[in-house]
Amino acid sequence: MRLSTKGRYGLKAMFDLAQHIGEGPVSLKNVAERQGISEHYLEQLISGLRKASLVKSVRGAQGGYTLARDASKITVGDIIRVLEGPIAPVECVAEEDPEICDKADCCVTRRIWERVRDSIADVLDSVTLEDMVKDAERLQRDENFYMYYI
Amino acid sequence: MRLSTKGRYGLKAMFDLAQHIGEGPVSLKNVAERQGISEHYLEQLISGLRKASLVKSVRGAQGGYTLARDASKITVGDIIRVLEGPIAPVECVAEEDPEICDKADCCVTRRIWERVRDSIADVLDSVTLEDMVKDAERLQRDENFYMYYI
DNA sequence: CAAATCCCGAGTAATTTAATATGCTATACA
DNA sequence: TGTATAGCATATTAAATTACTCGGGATTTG
Repeated sequence: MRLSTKGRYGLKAMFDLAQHIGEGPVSLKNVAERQGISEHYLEQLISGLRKASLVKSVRGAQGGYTLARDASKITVGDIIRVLEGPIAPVECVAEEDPEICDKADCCVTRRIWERVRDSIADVLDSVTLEDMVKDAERLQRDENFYMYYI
Repeated sequence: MRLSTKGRYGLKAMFDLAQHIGEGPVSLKNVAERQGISEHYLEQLISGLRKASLVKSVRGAQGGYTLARDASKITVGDIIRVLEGPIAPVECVAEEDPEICDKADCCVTRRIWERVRDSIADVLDSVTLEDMVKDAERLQRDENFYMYYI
């Protein structure tokens, strides 16, 4: 039940882009450095995100990536589904094209996996990149507050 | 974000044992046949469940396995944790011994994985083997009802 | 033109998964 | 008492996945 680095790194990268909205395209080099990720590997991940129209790219020197739409319109679920595939603890309850198993109608365990799938999706779909940026800003403020009074 | 066959098979096996309470020990051969699982592989999985005191074994001819306690006292979460390890979409939010990452205090993505972890755990911990058996009985009744009236 | 940067496909080492294989020990029952 | 049954333990393995790396091309800016 682990997320691979694809999902983790990809979300970090998208969060990084969201934090630098309005500064023009952000190069992968910068994202990779700030987030501590291999640049080449990140290239592969962002390629998927571009094809899924979550980011836009600008080629050439001073090029880079920007979010393809407002940070409030991109959820963590959008990103994870691109990088990790449809949310599903087991094949037979995949969000798209679930693999039909012979006991689909009477399989009791299946109903549990459906509930797990839905609860994961609920969380991931309820958080936007904008939420994350605001969260980070608040954390930053709290930390400064804390440091000031100690 | 997929469960391995360990968790899936293991839950099926435990459910099978729960369905045959009161019939004496159930052999792995029977469980494996009914659930369509390799017997040898199942042996490995149930070994973990025995060490975790979720099942009791009876050796020798006519031996087999029984649940170590009442079906109402064994949750899906108990079983999955034994077979798949602590519930955690990423290492740094594992239920036990989370791997400390350097940005633990300010990592924004971490908070999301914590919420995912908790929502998965809530579902898995809320379902007992007894619930599953009752669920299966109800499904069986509904199916008979349906067949009778068509 | 040169440097920066995106873009694309191949290759690869390490790990995990899902078994299989072999051989033992314990017990019931004839 | 012997034999079939069934749990217990360890090793091996083929396939898949993961997490990269590498090399080279296409584009744009200065």
